[in-house]
Amino acid sequence: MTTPTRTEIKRYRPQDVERRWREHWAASGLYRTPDHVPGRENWYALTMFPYTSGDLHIGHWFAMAPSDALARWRRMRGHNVLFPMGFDAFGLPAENAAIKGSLHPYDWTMANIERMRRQLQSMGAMFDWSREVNTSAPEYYRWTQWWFLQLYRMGLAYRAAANANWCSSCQTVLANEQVVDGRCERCDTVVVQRRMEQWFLRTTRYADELLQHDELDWPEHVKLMQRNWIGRSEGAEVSFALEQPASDGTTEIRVFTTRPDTLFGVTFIVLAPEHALVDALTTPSQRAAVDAYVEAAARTTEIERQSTERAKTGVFTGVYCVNRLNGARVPIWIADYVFSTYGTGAVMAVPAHDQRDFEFAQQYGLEAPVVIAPPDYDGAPLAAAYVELGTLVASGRFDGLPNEEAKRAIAAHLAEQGWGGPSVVYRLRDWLISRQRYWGAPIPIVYCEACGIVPVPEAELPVRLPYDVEFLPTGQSPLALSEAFVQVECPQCGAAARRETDTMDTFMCSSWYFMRYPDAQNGATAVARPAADAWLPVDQYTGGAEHATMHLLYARFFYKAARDAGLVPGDEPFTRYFAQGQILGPDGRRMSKSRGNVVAPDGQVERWGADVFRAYLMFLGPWEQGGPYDVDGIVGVSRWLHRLWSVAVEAPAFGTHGSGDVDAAAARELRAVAHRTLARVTDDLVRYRMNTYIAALMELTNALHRAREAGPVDRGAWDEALRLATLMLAPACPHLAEELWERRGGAYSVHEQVWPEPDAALLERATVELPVQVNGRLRDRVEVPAGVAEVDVRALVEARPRIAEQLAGRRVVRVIYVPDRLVNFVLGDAAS
RNA sequence: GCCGAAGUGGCGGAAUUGGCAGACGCGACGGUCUCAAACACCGUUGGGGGCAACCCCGUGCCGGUUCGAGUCCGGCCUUCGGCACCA
Repeated sequence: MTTPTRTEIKRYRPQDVERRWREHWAASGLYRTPDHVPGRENWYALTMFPYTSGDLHIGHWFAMAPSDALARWRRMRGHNVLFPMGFDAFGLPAENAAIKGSLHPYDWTMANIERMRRQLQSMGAMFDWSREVNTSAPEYYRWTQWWFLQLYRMGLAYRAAANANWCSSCQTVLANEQVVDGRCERCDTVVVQRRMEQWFLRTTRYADELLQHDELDWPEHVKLMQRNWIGRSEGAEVSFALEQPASDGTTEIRVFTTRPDTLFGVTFIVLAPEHALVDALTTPSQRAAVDAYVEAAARTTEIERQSTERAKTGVFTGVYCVNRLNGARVPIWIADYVFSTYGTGAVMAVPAHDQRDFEFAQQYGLEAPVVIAPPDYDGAPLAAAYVELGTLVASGRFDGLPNEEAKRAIAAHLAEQGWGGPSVVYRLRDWLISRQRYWGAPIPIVYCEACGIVPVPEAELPVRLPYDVEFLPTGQSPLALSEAFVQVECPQCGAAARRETDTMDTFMCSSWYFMRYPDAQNGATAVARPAADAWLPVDQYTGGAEHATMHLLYARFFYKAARDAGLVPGDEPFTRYFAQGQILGPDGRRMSKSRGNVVAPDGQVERWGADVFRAYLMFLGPWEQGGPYDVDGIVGVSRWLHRLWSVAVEAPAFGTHGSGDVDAAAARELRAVAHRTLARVTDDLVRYRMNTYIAALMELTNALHRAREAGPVDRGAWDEALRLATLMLAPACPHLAEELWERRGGAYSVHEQVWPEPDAALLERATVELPVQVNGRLRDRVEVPAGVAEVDVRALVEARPRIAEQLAGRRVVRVIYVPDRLVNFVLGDAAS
């Protein structure tokens, strides 16, 4: 195929322009980002890397193209901008594809990466491909394993037996964050609980710090989601003395409550069926009932268990404890409305002041004494729990205290007596990272009969994934079936030992990838401190808010651990974060193959060109909002760029200075339009308003077009306006801007030019069109000098026939004059 | 149930601090070029009334504040998102 030389191109042919410049950019290394450039500050712009599922989705374009525009704009503003790209390449889909037949996960993934890299390159983004990462490459996962070992050493990784969320379809356990409404986030299968030995990361250690968002320039709703997810509750821990020690010697039950003020209203204690003491407490006469209940609870799915509609059930253990505050004898029950994983797994029940306890008490005929008096309380039994504010009654020495005050007073009293005290608990659970699957980074641990849990020495990393394994969904990792993988010498004593066969959750890989880009090629460490100091933390992160309580939380946890290990600067990984919306199918529903509403980016690029497609995605609407992809609308953007091409390439008739055929005012106005656009656009980019950025450029193009059609144009003004238009276009449509820049004699590359400053003098308007209102209704418009005084405006306006007619015979009560904005005559009744 | 965000033409959307509602674009309608067409070009386009100049109505609903409300306040309705037997 022959490429036409550029003088032959009369018409805008995006495909030719784009191919030519992509090749040129690559050849000239325009997007290579050194760690330091004298005189330029570093700026780390990052958009979430894609999962290697096979094809670049339109959603990827929607996320990445505007991010690229912003990165380019930062570059023009004088920063040395790092804008890297890579692949999130481990994970279940690769393995599921292998199980279905055909390809090995490695081959499947590598083929996808090849395809997606090509698709990404068609975007014309300023990615520095020399820093590409692939999380499934040994050169990368070696360091994921290394991170695991650092966390282990810091006491942030531990192994424990626990009830884990098991997806029978994916044949693996899932983290809490990956269970949505009791179902597997990935395949919608109902999750069941399985008790297993698993590896956890101690995210809860940083719970309080993770709640600290004050320094972060993030969307409020994302911060809120994280706050809700972490779920900090303040209250008190209270110890209840067992009447008789349990069979294991335990003498107390500890509960967590947010309502220590209701402690005098406790009429029973409830343990979760899974509570460690249940077995040791239960009396022989209640044993059969309790065992049956515990067993039934174990069979209940989380969905059933968490349903609030279900009637409350429970069983008495046969045992009592004592409320130390008032000596009351309190029966201990078990019930599945109490969760073993929250607080102490036991609650003190106050039926009068907690709706759940109230329902339970009604069910089993338990007392509900009122200890916080509702207003005008007559002593009659309550119809529902009273949970509002009130004053304490029947609470001994605390009677008469407002209940909020009583919370503190009783908690303090408990602490004094050694019966408990103030306490804080979190909804957040530690992060379960074990996966019983093949396509992930092996957990670098060896189990030795003699030495126990032994970390693999760093020098022996990576623990490589063997290629030849059986992909049978057996419920244990395929690695367990590979004797060659499992059998190993203990690194400590040399005896025969076994490797851990589970792999890590892929969110491990993505929790630190942004730390790798600064030092992507380093074979000696994950990220060297100088590289980390050069780039971290990320200045601008963009990506979907669906990651609010997963990736974005995990990455923050990781970064804090990295900080504590002295590896990275600062406390937070992402200084600024912007959450773009989700792009939907033309029918307004989520794009999916099964719905048949998928719009392939490749097709759009082929038909319209990458620049048109990029600009259209930005133009669609507010970036944070997303919305349906309207296949027909893109033609408007295409028309715009063709028109801009025409305006830039086909010069107008130029007038000569002083000959009178060029109007000085028109020349000034053309320049002013360009500078006003520049001011608007700069503000739009600061505020991520990509849609109005594009709209402003369209308006400028229309103004240029009108000026050209209107007759002779001042050459200086024309050139200046067009120069600004090209520079402003560069972030959004990098190929076309480069082409127009070159055609108009600009030095390579437009992307290395400085973003211009608007000329303040041109932003001032000599005259303004002032709306004239009478009683708040628009009646006229009048052209006045900017900033003109009120008296002059009045004189001018009152002389206008339309206004004079309105004012005739009526009294002007007031005149509101907002300079350059509006004038409003407020009339009273008819004047005499 | 609790928390959060959003409701503007046929459609996507725009509108500093309260100050010309509907920028920009799609679609539609009319026209030009063309044998024909559009990924071309020009024009019209919130609704209603009027020959016209113009007038009235209009930003989810009801009320309020104000000279003036898409924007502020109170009360609802709808949609979307998060959390939810979390003590």
